[in-house]
Amino acid sequence: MAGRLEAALAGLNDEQRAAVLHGVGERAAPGGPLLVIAGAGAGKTSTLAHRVAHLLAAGADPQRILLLTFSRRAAQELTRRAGLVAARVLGLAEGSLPALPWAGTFHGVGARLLRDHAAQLGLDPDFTVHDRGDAEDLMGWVRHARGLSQTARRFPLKGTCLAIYSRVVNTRLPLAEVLRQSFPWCAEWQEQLPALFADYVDAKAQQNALDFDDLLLAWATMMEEPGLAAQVSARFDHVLVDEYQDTNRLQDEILRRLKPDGRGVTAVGDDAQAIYGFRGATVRNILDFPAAFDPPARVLMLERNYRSTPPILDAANAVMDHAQERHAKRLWTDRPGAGRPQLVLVPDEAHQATWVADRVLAHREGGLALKRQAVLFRTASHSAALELELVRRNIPFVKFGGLKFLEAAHVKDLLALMRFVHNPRSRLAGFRTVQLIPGVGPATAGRLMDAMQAAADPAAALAAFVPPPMVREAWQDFARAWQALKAGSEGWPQELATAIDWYAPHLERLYEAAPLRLGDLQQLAELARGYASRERFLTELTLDPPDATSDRPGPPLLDEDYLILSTIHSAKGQEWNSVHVLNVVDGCMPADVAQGAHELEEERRLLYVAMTRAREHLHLLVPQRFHVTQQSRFGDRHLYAGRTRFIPDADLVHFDRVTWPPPPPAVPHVPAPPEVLDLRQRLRAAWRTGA
DNA sequence: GTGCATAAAATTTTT
DNA sequence: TTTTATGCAC
Repeated sequence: MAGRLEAALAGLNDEQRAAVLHGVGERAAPGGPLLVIAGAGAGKTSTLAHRVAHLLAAGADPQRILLLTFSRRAAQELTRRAGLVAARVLGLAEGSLPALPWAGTFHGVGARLLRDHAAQLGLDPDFTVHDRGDAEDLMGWVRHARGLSQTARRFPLKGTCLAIYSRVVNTRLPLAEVLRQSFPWCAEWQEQLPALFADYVDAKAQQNALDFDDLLLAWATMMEEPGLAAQVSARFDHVLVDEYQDTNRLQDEILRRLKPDGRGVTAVGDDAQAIYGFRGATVRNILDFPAAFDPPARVLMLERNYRSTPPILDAANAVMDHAQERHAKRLWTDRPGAGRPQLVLVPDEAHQATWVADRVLAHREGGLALKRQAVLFRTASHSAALELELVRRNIPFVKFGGLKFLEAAHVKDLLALMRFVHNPRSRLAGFRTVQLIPGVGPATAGRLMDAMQAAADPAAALAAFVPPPMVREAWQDFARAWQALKAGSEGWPQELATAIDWYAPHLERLYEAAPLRLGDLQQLAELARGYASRERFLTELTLDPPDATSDRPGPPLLDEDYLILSTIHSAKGQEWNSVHVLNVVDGCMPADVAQGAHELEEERRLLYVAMTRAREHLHLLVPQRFHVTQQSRFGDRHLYAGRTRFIPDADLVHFDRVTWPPPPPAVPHVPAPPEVLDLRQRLRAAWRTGA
């Protein structure tokens, strides 16, 4: 086996190899803490995968390896690659890849641990997880119940309230500090907010629901209790955390309490790629990691880049050279490749779309599959013009990030019905569902939910409910459908069709573009086939919502070629041969909403992340007239913005500058021919009638 | 009590 | 442009 291990490690450089081999003792006994600072494209995923494989090969129990990643997608990729290496090292067939049951996001793992230990925590293990939409609705509910929707001066909206609450939880800062730092326009409500949040917490408890933040908060709280903490800690020998720069205080606390002495802990990240500050993540976690343990963690730096050509790396490094605070490191590469990245000046977004589509097709003519090209942007809505152009030219694409699929009203309606059936005490779901019936408003819905909450048998309470006479017929339709779904005789996922049958007429009555929306529901039904049961569907859809849309209906056609469109945030950890970055202008990168010093630094890192996704071709687009789209401001303004401030004049040497369309050649002056018509006289004559 | 019309306000990125 | 609160007619 030693030979096979050597073979597997042969492709790694010294630092990577050191990271793989660090502190793996006899029978994979865990060693001291390790921090790997891995620059963009430095083979981070590969190193992590090899380390996991090495642990497995050394005899570590896969059940006792906790692998915390940033997204489900990252967990799957890492598991897959670790499995491949491990199979090679262990000399196993590919079919018998060791599974890693504890690979997932902090939130996903938290949910599992909380269900496992629910009894000890006084939780019902069937708790439902509220996604952001649900959480906002519940916040809106308690906000209204407190009379805060009728204050003389307008109280912050439910979404803002939730954002404040979430930030307090995730950063573990006092409310006053959070308001001062991040929500200065809400500072006047500092008195009222704590009571609102207390109500919100109570409401969640009553409905046996946890929101995203609770998954972390409850986990961290569980780890404050020594007995429980010992039990949870004892489950794992090795804890590996990816993208550590994007963890927040709460996640850091969880990790520390899981392994106070740091034994068996590996953290991997890159402070230069920290882009989740808005979610409470703090770079301090990674900067302070080594000194948090005694003895301090070993630090390894992966600075050799295997991804990008030297000119691309030079340009990206130049952007980061202006950063305020960072681990000193500079990426280098000995990859061949010469072309400098392009800085493309176009008049407006329409030309930007045309140019990108042209280039994408040109690259494909040159043999570069669409899948190996990506278009990145700061905000999901920024790709709208390009999407139109791509559809017009029949270029297939898949878009990642900014997906509002689960937030669309009609999807929420249908999911509310399913959730209401599954958990009749969910006031949130029931309240929404029954108000779909014409003639049923908040009062009737409230009366029903009160009755069901009080009843021993909620289903019977629903059957016995007497609606206002006006709505009897529609009510009976609803009750029939509800009972049929509750009985579950059709099984999963067929029952979703029943739900859609009941809902479709309401959809047509309530919304425009009904066929389009109905199409979404069919897509949801298609998605549902991938889940084993209604319960799994509802839970996992919340924790792992679909993250991509394609331009054509139906599930993404995986064997077909398509262009990748992605927000920069969703592009994290990925790479493409050719990358276009849209709207590299001030007001967009940095976004005009990002004003504070910290925010500006994060925007800079965002541009860095975007640029370092490129292997060979990088194009930054600078439209001179930039249309401000809906989300950020009301109205239909556009602004004339310059190139991003992150690329000052001095750094232009790193780019090829292109202006498109090329400025028209100067028109030579042609001397005017002699006068053939007395225009003024003719125009005057028109008014000179007989008189 | 419900539902529609009107007016005012609204901050990007995601688990 | 979209969401949210309020006023008014059934």
